[in-house]
Amino acid sequence: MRRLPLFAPVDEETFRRLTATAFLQKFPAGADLLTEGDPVDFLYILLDGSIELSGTWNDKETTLAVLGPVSTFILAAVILDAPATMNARTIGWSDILMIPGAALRAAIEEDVRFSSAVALELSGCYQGLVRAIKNQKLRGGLERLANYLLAQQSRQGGGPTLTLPYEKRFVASLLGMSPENLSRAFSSLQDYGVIVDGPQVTITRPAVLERLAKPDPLIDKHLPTDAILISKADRERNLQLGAHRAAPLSGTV
Amino acid sequence: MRRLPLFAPVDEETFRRLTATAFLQKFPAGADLLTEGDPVDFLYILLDGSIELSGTWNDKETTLAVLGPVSTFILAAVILDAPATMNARTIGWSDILMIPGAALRAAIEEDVRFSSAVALELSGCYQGLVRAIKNQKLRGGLERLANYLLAQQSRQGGGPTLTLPYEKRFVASLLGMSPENLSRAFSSLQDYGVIVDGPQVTITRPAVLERLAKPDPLIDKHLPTDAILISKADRERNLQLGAHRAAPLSGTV
DNA sequence: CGCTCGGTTGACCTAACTCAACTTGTGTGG
DNA sequence: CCACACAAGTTGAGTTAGGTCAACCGAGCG
Repeated sequence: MRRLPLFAPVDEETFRRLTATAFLQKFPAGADLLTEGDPVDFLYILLDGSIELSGTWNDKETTLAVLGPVSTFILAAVILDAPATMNARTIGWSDILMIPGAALRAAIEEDVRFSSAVALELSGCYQGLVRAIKNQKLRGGLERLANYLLAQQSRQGGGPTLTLPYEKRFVASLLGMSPENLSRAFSSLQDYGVIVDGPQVTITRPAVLERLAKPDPLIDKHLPTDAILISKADRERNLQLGAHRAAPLSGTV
Repeated sequence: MRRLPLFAPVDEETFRRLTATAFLQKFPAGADLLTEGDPVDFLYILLDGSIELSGTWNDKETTLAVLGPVSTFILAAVILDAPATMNARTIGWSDILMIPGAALRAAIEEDVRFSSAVALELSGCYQGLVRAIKNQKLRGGLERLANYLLAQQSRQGGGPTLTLPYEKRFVASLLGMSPENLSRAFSSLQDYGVIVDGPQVTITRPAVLERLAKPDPLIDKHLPTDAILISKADRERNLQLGAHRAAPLSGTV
């Protein structure tokens, strides 16, 4: 925990106060961590697993981001002590560190080192959102997918073949398209030397794919943690999550 | 300046240091304040006028936000000392306060009161972006316009008739649609009791319009400064801005 | 007087969503 | 061990929101 950039520079004293009330919890896949409009009592830090942030209005839902370890989320809402502006749900089993909001806000007002670390972290989140919006609005679906594949490739060591980190439907959500559309996009990419076999994707002609993708450092910035991307298409959601909702949240310190 | 929430709580000492190197400048309409990828040397604070933030990729441009007074912008980039992720251009004559980035970063590291004010400000910007994305992705053009009109109405005192603060094309950009589309949207709104006469818009049946708009506090939060919205449609931009580019920047202290 | 620019209107086009059918792989109960 | 059920993914056909292009109008201005 001390190794997180958010806490690394912090005073020993405030660190102790923050951790005193913090705890670690494991969540199963599909657990709803919070819902729009809820008061936000904790800052969440995703240590392992992945989580999806979404927004809803008028029975439609859209994915705002999919996070991987290590990421903080809803920092802004905690600082403002405002209701959550998004829903958070685990995608796979996730280890999450939870820090009470009151302690966090107190620490911000007392320790310069902490509050400037928070400012840096927030700035990073902000820039991530901006990148996500640009990715979403300036590129078409094919281009988004191409860039995503290139990003995954470099993150997984640069070899010609990569493994999709989630099920395809989550990738679709992440890229702002319907699963059907993702499927079609993949088959369109055959023309650019992309071969898909289940979750394995191999890029046979990187140069060609890159000419399509036109990656841009201002959009595809080397992601410090994991993809903080935008998107997903409007979709009616029938809230048939009963099974998941009821899933017991096995807690641990 | 002391009355800005960002500086109100700050130490007299750091306030002096910040203002020592700061200056105020007037810009004409259409002035490019900064361009994507530029190093960011100043924090900008818009005191009067309005400015448009946009992003580009592959010769397409999209409006990310339109700000009114009083708003800070590119705070995140200044804090990270990173290249700008968006373009900024004045829409009308604008008074802008500029604070050197180095001084600002120094102040953050030294004065808790300032760095926690920065954290609050950044959180607000972040939430604004999130709202903008939800507005953009979950609502259709008609709904966005309807909500925009209602928001303007309440900001202008609640009377049945309101005045559009910018030319319609900027409103279109702000709402993420082409000017043509905005025009059509306005005429569709006739069915909901909206009468348009140049920049004057009167809402004859608020209840009807509201049933269409379904305003939501999580999206249409009472904006502290001015609209921080998203959008604009992809558009080829032929960079025929010569006239504006060349416009002299009449500087003043 | 005629230019330009913002706005409007109409015809057309395209990306992306929806719905529905079909395939395949995986796990469960008989 | 097999049959069935279910979920993910794919494929195809139809729909739609929204953008593009082009023509047109009216106001301001040299």
